[in-house]
Amino acid sequence: MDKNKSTTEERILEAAKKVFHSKGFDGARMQEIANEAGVNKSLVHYYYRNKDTLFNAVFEDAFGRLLAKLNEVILSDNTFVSKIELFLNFYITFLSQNSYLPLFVLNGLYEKPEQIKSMLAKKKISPEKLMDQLRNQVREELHIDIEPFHLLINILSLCVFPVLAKPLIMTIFGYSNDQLGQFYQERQTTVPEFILNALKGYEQNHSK
Amino acid sequence: MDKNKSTTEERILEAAKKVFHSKGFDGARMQEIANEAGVNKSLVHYYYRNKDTLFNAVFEDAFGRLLAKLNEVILSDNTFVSKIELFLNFYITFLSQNSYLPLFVLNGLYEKPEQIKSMLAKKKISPEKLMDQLRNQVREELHIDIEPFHLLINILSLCVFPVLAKPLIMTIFGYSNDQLGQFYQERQTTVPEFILNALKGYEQNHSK
DNA sequence: GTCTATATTGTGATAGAC
DNA sequence: GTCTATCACAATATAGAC
Repeated sequence: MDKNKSTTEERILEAAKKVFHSKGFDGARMQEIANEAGVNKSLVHYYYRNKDTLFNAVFEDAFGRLLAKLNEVILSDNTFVSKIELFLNFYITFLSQNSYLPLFVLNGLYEKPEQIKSMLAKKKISPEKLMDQLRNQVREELHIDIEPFHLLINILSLCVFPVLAKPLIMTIFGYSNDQLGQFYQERQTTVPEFILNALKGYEQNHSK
Repeated sequence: MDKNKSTTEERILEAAKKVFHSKGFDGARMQEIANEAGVNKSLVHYYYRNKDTLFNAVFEDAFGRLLAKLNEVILSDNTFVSKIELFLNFYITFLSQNSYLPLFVLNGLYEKPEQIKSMLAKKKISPEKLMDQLRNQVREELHIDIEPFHLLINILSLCVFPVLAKPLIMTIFGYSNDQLGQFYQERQTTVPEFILNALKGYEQNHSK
């Protein structure tokens, strides 16, 4: 499909993304990837020596995107609340399209924890720097001294989990696609408010 | 292993849990399950006709446990904060042991969304009832009128995601097993506080 | 109920012509 | 670079003896 667009190597990688994202490493078939790319199966081996190599390329692309976005947003010069909104917006719009991606990455992190370190180095991302930035910003804007790690995990939880749990939400609560979209839309305002209120309450309890 | 304890059928199911939980449906091998149970491979087929049937039994067990716990906690007669603490405690202690379980269930929900409805019926769980209970309790204890669905998802997010993201936390932030344990321990107090503060702030913004 | 043997199909990977 | 043909093995599943 789209045999003319871009190089063969690129088309194979795109096809591999599609298949690996939805089926995982064990569920994916080299034949299916070849079909999806519209090329012969041997060509997949020609460009990417074996299944492992191809999978690693796909995983690095996916994990790299998410890492880069997190890094970019936190290090930008927006306000604290704007950053949460930006991150939410990214997750809700981008990942609603690529809805298999977060679960794919999570699975990959369990299977290939070694790759995490090398990705951080390759993308020049420093977790410590992110935490410092978060701590300083909360101190300056909200005048609160917090442990940034819990806050970061809380933000990630509130942004990522509802996307991960999409099938749960749809089935248990009987949501249609439209209702789910509206729910995600509502979260664009409720989540920043939720986090900000939690922080302000923290201030009142600990500041005296 | 433990060839004497319990029936053969039970030992096969236990072995299947162990293998499916960590490797998923596609990654699991019937041979490995047989080895783990200490029985001949044919016996696995004798008791559970095929791989699908065996997987469904394992998935229903896992998903059923999580659903039952959520239902039990929310419908209990504890205070709102106690319920959050109970749920956190369950996730942190139980799932730190069975650390593959939440991701296993999440994957299963993507692959077999049909099973969700039948599990709810079988366990006699009503999502609507849970929501009503949550709404009423927050109104009575905190005097706040909220949309319970967002709150429920927020609670689930803050409890479940940090367990799911275990490898991410350990690798990115270089946590040891001990440090991770301490982090989870801290969340037993920080998360209920976080949620309560968020709700109180909501009250101040919307109650006038 | 439990075992051995085997049928059957699927799958990653390579050799070699063009 | 791209194709055909094929190897080598792995995996689910079943038949049938005991």
